Amino acid sequence: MSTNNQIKVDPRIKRTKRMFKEALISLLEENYDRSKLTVQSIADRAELNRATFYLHYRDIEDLMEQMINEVLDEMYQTINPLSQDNLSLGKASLISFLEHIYQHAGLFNVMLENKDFRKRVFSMLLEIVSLWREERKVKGRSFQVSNEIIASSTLGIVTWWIQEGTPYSPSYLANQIIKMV
Amino acid sequence: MSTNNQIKVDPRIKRTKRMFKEALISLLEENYDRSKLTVQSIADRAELNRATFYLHYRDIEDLMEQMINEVLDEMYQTINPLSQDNLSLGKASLISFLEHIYQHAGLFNVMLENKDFRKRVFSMLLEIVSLWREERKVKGRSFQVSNEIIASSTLGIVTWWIQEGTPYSPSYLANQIIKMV
DNA sequence: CAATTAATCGACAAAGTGTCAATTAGATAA
DNA sequence: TTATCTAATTGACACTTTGTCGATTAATTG
Repeated sequence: MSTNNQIKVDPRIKRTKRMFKEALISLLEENYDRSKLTVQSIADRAELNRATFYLHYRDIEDLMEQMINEVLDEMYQTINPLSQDNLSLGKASLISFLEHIYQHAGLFNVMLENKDFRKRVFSMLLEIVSLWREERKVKGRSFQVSNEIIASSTLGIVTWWIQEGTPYSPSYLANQIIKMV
Repeated sequence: MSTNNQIKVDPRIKRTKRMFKEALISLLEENYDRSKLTVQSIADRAELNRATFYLHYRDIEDLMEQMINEVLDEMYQTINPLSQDNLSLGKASLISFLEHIYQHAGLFNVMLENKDFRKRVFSMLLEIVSLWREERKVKGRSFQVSNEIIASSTLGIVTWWIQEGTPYSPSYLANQIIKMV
């Protein structure tokens, strides 16, 4: 699923791709006028040639997509419940999830505008919520509210939290979310 | 705040602007490739001349903005609690809000991708939630969870609901939301 | 060092943008 | 109905952006 499977990749390519990614992020983070977000502006910021961009990406969308895949792969490993052990797996996953976002708040604030990214974060949340509620055996109480509703409301909260500059700590927010369920 | 304040507006202008708006919506609703969404493609769909577009709008963003303003003005009137009377104002507003979205699901599904639109819908929800919780005097219980958290989670739920093709009825969803609080 | 391949550069056609003056056609009021 | 406004159309313009080339320079690896 990921790129970078053991095969050695030319350090020039690594560097170049990193430069383009950093360039795009920095432009997006400073609310760069979207209508002026051109391949040329990204190449300028990366201090690379415009033609080099097309050596690696089809267009700006493609660059964005690749970045999203990398970010999500990384996050998915972070919240992987196999890494945690005793205590509530669901809650632990939620806190890991929020902490990971907290560490990369700027990036996530930008990424969450992307519809595909939101969809995939939603899927992750759905997994976490299902896990947590299975443990709690809320199933016995016939699931008054569906997992989808919990997951989507959590995504709403996270979106707001990031946009407001992460006003609460990840663990406090996790508690607020859990309290709400 | 709105346009159209009593002054008679040339019917040709009304018609033309309506055509452009309908054209943009129809293109967006059929998931028209965003990178091919040009002024020309909108003018083609509207069966109007490209130059005519510039007679009314600065660019595509401007058209989008004007559409958002109209949709939000309309929605704001719909949920205006002054129009409702007895019973819980907050709950009535929430149901009106959801019903209005339900009636224009296709349009909202497209609009909710817009950051500015989301921000303004959030503000409306914050008003509704504040109103509802004031009535309930949840304040006495020291607001375990803030209004912002409720509003943002509601926005998350609504976004999911629309994206999934409004699987529940507005009143059922309103109950689920209220139950969660 | 030599072989390989990434990055740069200049150039190109194609498409999109925003604006314009001149013209056509529709709305409105006398 | 006719005369007057003014919206819409049309073709054209300079300009920007896109995506792709072949030729060249520079970095990596064995």
